[in-house]
Amino acid sequence: MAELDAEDEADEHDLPDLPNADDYDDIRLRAAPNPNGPWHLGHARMPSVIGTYKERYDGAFVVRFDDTDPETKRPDLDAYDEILDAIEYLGFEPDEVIRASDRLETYYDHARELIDLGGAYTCSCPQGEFSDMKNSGEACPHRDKDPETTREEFEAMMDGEYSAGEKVLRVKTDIEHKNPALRDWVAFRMIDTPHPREEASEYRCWPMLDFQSGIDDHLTGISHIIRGIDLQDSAKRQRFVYDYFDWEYPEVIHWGHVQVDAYDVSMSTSTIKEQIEAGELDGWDDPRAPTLASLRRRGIRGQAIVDAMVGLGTSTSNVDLAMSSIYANNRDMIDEDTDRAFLVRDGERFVVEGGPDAGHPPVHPNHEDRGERDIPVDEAVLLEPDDAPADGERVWLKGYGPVRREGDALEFTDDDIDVVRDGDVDVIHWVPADESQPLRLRTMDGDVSGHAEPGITDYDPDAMVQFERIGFARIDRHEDDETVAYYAHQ
RNA sequence: GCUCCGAUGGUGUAGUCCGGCCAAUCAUAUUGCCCUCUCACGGCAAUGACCAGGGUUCGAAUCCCUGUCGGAGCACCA
Repeated sequence: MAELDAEDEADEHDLPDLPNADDYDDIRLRAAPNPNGPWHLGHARMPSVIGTYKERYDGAFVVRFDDTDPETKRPDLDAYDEILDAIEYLGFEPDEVIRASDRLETYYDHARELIDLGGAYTCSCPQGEFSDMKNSGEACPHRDKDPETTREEFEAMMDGEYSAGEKVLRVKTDIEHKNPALRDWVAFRMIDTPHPREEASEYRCWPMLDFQSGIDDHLTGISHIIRGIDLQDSAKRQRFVYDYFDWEYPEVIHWGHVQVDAYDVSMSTSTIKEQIEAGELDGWDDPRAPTLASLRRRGIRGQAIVDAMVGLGTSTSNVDLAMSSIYANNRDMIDEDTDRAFLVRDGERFVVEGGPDAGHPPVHPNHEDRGERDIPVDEAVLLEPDDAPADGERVWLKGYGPVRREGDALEFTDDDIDVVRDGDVDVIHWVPADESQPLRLRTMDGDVSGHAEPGITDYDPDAMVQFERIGFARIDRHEDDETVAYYAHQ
């Protein structure tokens, strides 16, 4: 029975089981973002995966803002909430939200304890000199100072009595460790720039990621850490601290980098920020930006992203995410519910002679019960240049009927729909020339101008429509002179 | 230079721990056909992969070795 259940479980989930999950009473996972800007698409992977695990193991989802560098990776005060919004957009609700910059005293307490255990020493070696000694396996002269001296100097660090670069606290690991990356790493350093959060603005002695994160993971009861391969050595470094404190290190999963196709722009917070400042992008939700805010505005459901991210699994090799998989997920979720509409780009005007005064295409081809649209045809229509028939040729205006081009006019013919079924006549979309609604479609490749059928103004902002033969789009707003929509995907 | 890690079709993934059920799963992509008053949805079909070479074995995607390629760390960034 248990075996059967286990097999069913495995079939239902794309992600592998968490390692040694049975050894933990509570499965607790954390996302530890640096709030230095809104999230791009790649950031969605962590909440997608740990949120999925949380649901599967009935665990906890902790968001911990690792905002311990007020200078080089200076936090953006808006980003804290923007990141929480992004997580909500993806469909998850964190069980706990904490900020490292609120917890300095906790890190200090543990540093004191570590010093007393003989596991750390203050060091004033210039960076380069220490690096040289370390790389040749030599201890620096500060390594053997007694804990009392270190305590005094660390207290002075905490009191802000040193400037940046003058003093650090190092964890005493193994100066001859075969992996140079693990030798006596820095736990605390001085930063002159005040933290942007008022609550933390007085602190000058800041922990490095490996110390802060290691302490917090233990204190918050994290059972499984998921992080990138760039942090492969972190666990090894932190284990030295865990050993001093006699703590058990959580399970760790390392995954590779994600690259996303379909974007020309860089998937980097700082690069996007620069492009916005330079005016190359309108903002974080510019349709050309590879950000979650952008996808959201384009009408991509968070779940479509989550499913794609979960599908990537957690392997240590680098992976390429195909946007088409997000689009396929999204299309699958919205197609049945999304009304159809006509949009003609770069419309070419043709007078219509002899036909009825309106066209009535269905609201949704698979659901007759949803009714049909009513699109007036006064005297002329707009067609996309590529669709316009050659002189003498016929085309079927969808929901209206067959016409034959005669010069600049389209003459209604009495052809039966069989001419379409036989493949002789193409079905195309159209809009009335004079009563249509100007519409700007914002796409990844720039804005496209066109005219939509008049009924488009009935849709509230945030509604999705499928512009037939063009693709799905989200109605963003109706302005005085035009409607603005964001293109999602085909 | 030192230390780690990885390699299944265009993309992602299953299988690798415990070798045979794998002439390799599923999804996506592309192409073709069917359906259709959309180039959507749906249906059908096709395309396409175990990095290379040795070894162990009756048998290797799976175990071992070497090589190749790729990634990461050796920061007072996260």
